[in-house]
Amino acid sequence: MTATPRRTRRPAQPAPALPSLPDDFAVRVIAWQQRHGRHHLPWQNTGDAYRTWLSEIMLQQTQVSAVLGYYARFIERFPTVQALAAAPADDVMAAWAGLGYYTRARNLHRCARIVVAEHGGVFPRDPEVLASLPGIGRSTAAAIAAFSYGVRAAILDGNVKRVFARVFGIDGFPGDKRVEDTMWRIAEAVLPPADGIQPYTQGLMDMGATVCTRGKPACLTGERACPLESLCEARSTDRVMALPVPRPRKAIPERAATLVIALHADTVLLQRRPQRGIWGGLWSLPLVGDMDDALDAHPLDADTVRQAARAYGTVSDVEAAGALTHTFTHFRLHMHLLRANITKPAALDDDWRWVPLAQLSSVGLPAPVKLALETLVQPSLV
DNA sequence: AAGACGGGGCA
DNA sequence: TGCCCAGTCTT
Repeated sequence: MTATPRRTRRPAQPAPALPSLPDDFAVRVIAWQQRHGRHHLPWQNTGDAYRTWLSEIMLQQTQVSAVLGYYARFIERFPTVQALAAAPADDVMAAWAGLGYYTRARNLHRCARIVVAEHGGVFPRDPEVLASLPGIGRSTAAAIAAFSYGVRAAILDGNVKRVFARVFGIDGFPGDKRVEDTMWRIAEAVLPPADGIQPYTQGLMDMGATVCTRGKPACLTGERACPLESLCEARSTDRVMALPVPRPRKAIPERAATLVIALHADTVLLQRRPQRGIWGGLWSLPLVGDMDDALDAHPLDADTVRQAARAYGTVSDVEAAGALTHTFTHFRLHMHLLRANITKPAALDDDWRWVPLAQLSSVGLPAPVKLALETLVQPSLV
């Protein structure tokens, strides 16, 4: 037969090549687990898929220490999947209260009812079937199948992603589809034979939680506790703290504004901001025009500013005085400043004040306005 | 004060 | 399909 294999569909982009993988990855994890892993968590080695499932759902967004008490109360209140399925939803929600992510509790209850109604009260052992149940995704399905039934299936939770990113030197945010796909392929490729799947899976989780931690990985604190250190790409290239690559910061909205430094003798003109909105009620340098989403609308030209400044008094000259950018929690403001020298101040209402430069520190100025005044008007104050 | 976290729901 | 969200805890 010489026919070339038919291909109905080609991947949009070729799958990236996997890094070369050590053949003893799983062996090291299992050996470490047996000596240093966690062996006495109440849901371990119960031989009860219900307990495994319950613990995995609780552990999805929650640390072991927080789960312990809830798990114990749940098992006492709902000892079997039948008991949970038969319970009123309110009872389940009440038992979950305080754990957070309450859709987990609703899905838990739905899942229990499906297992009882459609699977005879027995959790399926096929990870794909498990993953079709509410609240169980690919990683949780693998954990349940491995721990409950010894099924050879790969997990990929946040801890595992961190270990993989470091050991295999994977660049890119692990939440990115392509990066995650690569990690899934690695997870499948480094799996041990089925008889080691339980200590291996537990070991990966435990290493991520206790050795290869985000902030203080053992390899950098001088403990020689990590069994993967000698083959760790991040360790050998000194990128441990740089991996995994953090979620890309979503762009902060940016706005621009033109502010006037109106000077008369040794005083500067301030305007009280409206009570609502940015810098509400604080004194600010006067804005000409609005804060603007169109960044290139600023700075306004000198003639426009000169026109506006006529309200402040007789304008002798206007000149560019620099620019500053200030980042708030929710947006970034590009401030363009122009200096206007005023010879004869006009009468203004109480929302305006001519403030002696020497007294600026006693006025409630927004930090970026204060900075602008200090750096652009009186550098000596800085 | 901001980020981490697995799965579900929606554009 | 890919992106955003949730609720609490950690850093």
